Amino acid sequence: MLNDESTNPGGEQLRARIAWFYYVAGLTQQEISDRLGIARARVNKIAGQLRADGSVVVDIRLPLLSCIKLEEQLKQVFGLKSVAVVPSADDDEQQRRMIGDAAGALLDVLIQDGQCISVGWGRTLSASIKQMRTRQLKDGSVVSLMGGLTRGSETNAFEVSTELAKTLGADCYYVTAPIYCPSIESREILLTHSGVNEVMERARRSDVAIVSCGDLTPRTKLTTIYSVRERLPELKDIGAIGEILGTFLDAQGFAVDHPLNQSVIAMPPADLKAIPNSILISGGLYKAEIIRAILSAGYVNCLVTDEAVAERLVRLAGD
Amino acid sequence: MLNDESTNPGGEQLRARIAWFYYVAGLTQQEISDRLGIARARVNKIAGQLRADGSVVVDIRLPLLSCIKLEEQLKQVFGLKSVAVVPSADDDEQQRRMIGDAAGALLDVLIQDGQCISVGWGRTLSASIKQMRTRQLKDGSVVSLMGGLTRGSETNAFEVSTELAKTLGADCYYVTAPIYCPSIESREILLTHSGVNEVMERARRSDVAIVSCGDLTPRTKLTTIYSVRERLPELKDIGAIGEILGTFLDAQGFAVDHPLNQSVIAMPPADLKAIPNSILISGGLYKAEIIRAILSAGYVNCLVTDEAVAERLVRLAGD
DNA sequence: GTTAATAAAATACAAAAGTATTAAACTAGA
DNA sequence: TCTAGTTTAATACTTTTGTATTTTATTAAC
Repeated sequence: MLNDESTNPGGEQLRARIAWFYYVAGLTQQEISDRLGIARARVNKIAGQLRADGSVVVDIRLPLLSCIKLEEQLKQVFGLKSVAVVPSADDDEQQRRMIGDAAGALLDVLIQDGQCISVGWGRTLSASIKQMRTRQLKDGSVVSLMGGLTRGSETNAFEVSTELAKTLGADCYYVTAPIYCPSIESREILLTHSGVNEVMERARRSDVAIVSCGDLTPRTKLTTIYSVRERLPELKDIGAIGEILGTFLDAQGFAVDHPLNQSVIAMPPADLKAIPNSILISGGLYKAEIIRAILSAGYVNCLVTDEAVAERLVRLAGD
Repeated sequence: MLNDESTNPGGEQLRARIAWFYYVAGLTQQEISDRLGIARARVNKIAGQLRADGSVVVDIRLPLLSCIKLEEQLKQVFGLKSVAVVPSADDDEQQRRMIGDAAGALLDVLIQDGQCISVGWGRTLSASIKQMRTRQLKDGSVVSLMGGLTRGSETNAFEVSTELAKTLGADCYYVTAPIYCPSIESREILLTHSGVNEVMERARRSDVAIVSCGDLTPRTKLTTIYSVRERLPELKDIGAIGEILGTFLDAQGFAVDHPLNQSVIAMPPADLKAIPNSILISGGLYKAEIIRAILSAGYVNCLVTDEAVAERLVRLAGD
């Protein structure tokens, strides 16, 4: 019936129509496929994608008292400006979706016209950015906080920065370098050339920094890089418990003395302290340690995490 | 596990947790019932309610080109300030859900601190208000535009105003009278007494008016009232095609000369013209006629409707 | 024009959601 | 303490959803 205009243009109009019918009107997938004259399997696939890619966003308008309480406690204990706590899930991807949902909402209000937003990378940040509302930031810019992976993926530095810039309608500056250099010397060469230093300087002057962190288990993306994985035992030996911006930290939040930390191409964590709004977005109980280290060191002033982590952070704070 | 605190308090915390797990994390209802230690059927029921009562709101972030085009055309043709067009559905309830979704979003940005919001009633308005975000309006007030039904229902004047006032965190003023008086004389008595006049005067000075409209078929709530239903033939005979604020209009948008129009307790449609923002929220092709009449008369300056109606309005405008 | 590659439709089936019914637990009032 | 009324759990069953497989169009390159 409405096929000429609705099903064809780029598939985008079809997606929009399915979004309305399925998520707002509540039609069954069968009804939608009948009306639009396409296979039900296709409706099913698209309906799934819409949620995953952030085209359909859900907003929970019921406060969870236990989470609100933890938010207040964390603000107090670590002197944070803003904290969001979401329920815990035992599956990592589910957890990322919930944290991303809350982080997206937080960033929506935090980011203003004329600001420069610096951003790390990882699956959690990728999920958060997908939940943000698209807008046209006046004089906004996005700048990468760290080098990327050679091998492309959705969660790579370039993709995450690009996605964020697109969402905000802002220009994007990339750290065109690998996250770890093969040697300390090659790092020097890269920094002095190729404009990497200029971009890092720009990141240092950003208004909002969005970062995640990793522990030393294979659950963290960074540890899947070969050059990191093979040195995990060394790192653990000298007291490292995780990383932020590719820099490995000990339990007090200090960078450990290790070649990897000397060869990393990223803003040093300590420089985050100079940025007005620095948000750590990270959840999962196995990351509680490194999150605690980062908060103790005062690298960030905003936090988005899950209930179980928040509980442990509050409990350990008594020590 | 988390039962003490999460399942008990008023059921509200349980609802919040289900909302997160089901709509954000994407757990199955079985997984949620296991984790929370309650029956799956209960999770199923609550998950359904959450959508229906506006605790979980979905936001479609894909523009429908055909609808945007119609919005622009309608603005032009009828000189409207703001128009929202959503896809059409053949089921009335689905249609109301979609229109309510769009209307809620429009009202969210339109309503400001310090404003007085006047509101009619009906199923469409009820659905719209449920989609609005709850907030604490500074010095805001809500006032009813018309009398209610004796028999209570979710879509009655008192319920709709109350709900809106609660959502906005505002005071509420009711028109404590039936929508139609048994006689013209009793109307006079009611108006001069019982503060109804004062409330109507307040409505006249409101900043935003939210209204719906009805046609003369049984699909419209108003026509199910006995006193209206039995006089439908008369109304049709003298050219009435529908109503706004309980006042029956002809195709040009003028109030018809009929006892019902003399006994109605509501603000006259013409007074809407003096209100800075007046929003007509109504969809369904069978209402196209009356919507057209209202727009032609210039009673409102904002419109939320569906695609099929919008198309017809634009097409008929050529005549 | 033929062919490989891709996308969509058709089909079938297992998992999950929705719904009704009955049994059990709980609550408020006598 | 009992009883009527209400809420929740347990169960069974139907519809809808998610997914894999095969077949049929469509497209692009040769």
